[in-house]
Amino acid sequence: MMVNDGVQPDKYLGPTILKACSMMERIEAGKMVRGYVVRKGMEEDVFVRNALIDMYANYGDLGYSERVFDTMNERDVVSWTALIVAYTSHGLVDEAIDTFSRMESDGINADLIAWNALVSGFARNGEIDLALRSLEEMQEIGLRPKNGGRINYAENIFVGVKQKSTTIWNEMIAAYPNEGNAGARMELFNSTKEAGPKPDVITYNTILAAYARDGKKNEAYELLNEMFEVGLRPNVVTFNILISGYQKSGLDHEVLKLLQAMQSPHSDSFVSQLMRKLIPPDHVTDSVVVNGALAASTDLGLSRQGKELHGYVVRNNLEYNVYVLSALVDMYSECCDMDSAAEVFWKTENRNTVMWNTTMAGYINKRKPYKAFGLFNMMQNEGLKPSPITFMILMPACGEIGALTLGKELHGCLLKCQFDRSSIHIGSALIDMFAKCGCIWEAKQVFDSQSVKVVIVWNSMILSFSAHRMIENALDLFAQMQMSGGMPDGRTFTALLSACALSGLVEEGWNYFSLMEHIYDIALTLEHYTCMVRILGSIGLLDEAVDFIKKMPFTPDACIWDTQAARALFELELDNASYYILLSNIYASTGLWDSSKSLRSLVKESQSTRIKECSCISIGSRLHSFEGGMVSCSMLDDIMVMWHELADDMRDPVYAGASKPIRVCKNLRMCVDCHTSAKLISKIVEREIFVKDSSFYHYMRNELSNDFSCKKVWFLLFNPNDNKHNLDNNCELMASRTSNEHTYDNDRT
DNA sequence: ATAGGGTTAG
Repeated sequence: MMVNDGVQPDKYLGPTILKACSMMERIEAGKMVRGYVVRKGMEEDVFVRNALIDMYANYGDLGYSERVFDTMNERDVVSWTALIVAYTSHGLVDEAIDTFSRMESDGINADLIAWNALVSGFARNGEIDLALRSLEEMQEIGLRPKNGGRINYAENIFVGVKQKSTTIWNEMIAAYPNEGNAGARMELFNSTKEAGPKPDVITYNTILAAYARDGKKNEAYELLNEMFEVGLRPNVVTFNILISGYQKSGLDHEVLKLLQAMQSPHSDSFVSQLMRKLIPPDHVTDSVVVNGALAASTDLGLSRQGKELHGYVVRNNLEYNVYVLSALVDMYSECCDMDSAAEVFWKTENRNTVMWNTTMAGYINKRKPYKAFGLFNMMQNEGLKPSPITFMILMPACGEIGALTLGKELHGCLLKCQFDRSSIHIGSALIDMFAKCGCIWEAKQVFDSQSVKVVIVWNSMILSFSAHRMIENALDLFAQMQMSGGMPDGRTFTALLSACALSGLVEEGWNYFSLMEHIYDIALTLEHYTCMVRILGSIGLLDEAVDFIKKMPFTPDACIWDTQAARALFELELDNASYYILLSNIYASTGLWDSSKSLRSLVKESQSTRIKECSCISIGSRLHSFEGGMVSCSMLDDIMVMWHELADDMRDPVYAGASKPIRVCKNLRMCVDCHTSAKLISKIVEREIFVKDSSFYHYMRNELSNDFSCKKVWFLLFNPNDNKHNLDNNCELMASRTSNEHTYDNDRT
């Protein structure tokens, strides 16, 4: 037959055929091959021996397997594994364990296949405990198969188990991770049904959990029906699974529906019927329901609902659950009720770091950063350690208000904390913070110190250079990014294109635009198109800009068209104060005084502090904050006196006094008047003044200003006639004065 | 014990 002396086989042939024979259960053919191997003097070959062990084991002659193994001169890991398989396939678990440990003491390390043989051997013999323990041991020594390996092992075990009990079945279903595996769980459920085991409540709950977390509520309710049909009744866990799953997948309305059903069990909805069949809620339910419902009402901005839930918390003794309380603080601060949030916070006895974080984030979002920093100090005094998230909350706030001293302190604190695997966003937050505080080179230092530069780190640095009008540095950095193999994303190009717009770099702009489209295959967004329009506009190519706009696959917005678009933007971003001012100016400039006035009062009277204009001034480590229209301030009198003195001095240049720099941060653009005043003041008092406005950084150092003039032709796209304030300049501070979106600092002293 | 909980930032 196939054994023919005329052909010269290599050393792999024998074992390969042996293996094939054993698989084909052709022991007779196998014996013939063995005779051939002996004749060829290949009997001592390790490969051959290993195959022989396997062959004999498969056909019942375990003694032969052992003899082949024992008489080997050298054994490799495959030999040992073959013997382990031989034992486990004969139900000799103890011998398999013994062989495994002999192998290790022989100095041979078990590889994945060896472990696999042991684990599935255990499983096949019903030794599930041993199998699972071995799996754990594998994990401990760091043996972990790549992608989905764990499931493979579970499947291995599951297939090996001859009599599938409901428990094993449930375990196997649960072995598929919760998220995104509803299909896999369902498939296993269906394919194992016929094999004998009866599904129980746990089987159904496990699959329901996957459906709920994937937001597949129709499938979930269908399965719930099936559960009833086979005579099973959902329990309280079923309910908890649904609520928490829906919450996680963002089905807020479904969460609230379940909540209402729970509170009014007499309604006829499907969910209410379900509830009536459940046992009463337990402590987990309370927590799940309250947290889920709180998160839902926070998302939907339902403050009344939130207050009712607070009542529920009090009535049901949940005031000692720090998770629930944090969710309450979050809910109140999202609903603009920081007083209630603070009340909950201070009433809490065992505040943890997360609770402090939540409250600090609340103050920062409500533009009371100094309150947040106060809390940060108290938190440390109470001996609580900040978490990486603490820094993610406070760092951007430092940048926002230009609090450099605080930012540096935070940086030091961060280094002391030595988080081993802190958030990948921290590096970029640090860069942002330093840049926004005017320290571009410290930002660069942080950038350089990042051992692994993820795309957001590159983006932060490029954007920082661009905001400092260091366009060349920004574009250079991108070149470095390309050279080091970094992958840019859409934001990288937004940063680059807006840098080009600042310097009127049309050619470079087009280059980046096509690079993004054709090389990096990045989806073009309205933002990218807007940047291109600004680039074209920046050197007066208005016809080209209009052509470009017409070809865009987007509806043009305010950055592109003037008044019309301003309104569109205004509708999109209700919280952005700049748009209110811009729109108000546009109304005013076109004679629509009523519209302008009503919009202005909207800004002033708005309940939302977000659209108030505000400034923070930090001198040394002290921080003062001012809001537009503010009339009570402990230092206001002093400030006004100073202001009048300065106003005089500006006309009479006799200067005196100097010390630390003054840093001013505005949430609106700085206007020409403010800019000039600030510059003069800097001269008069001989102090460096740094102003950060909503878009740029301005350094006033005595006579030097590094604000680069920029040919702002594109303001023609807005309103060429108007270059003055249209709002009252009734603010207390120069820095708080309202600015006009289309006035520019095109001056260089 | 094989199924169910959690807050903060991005």
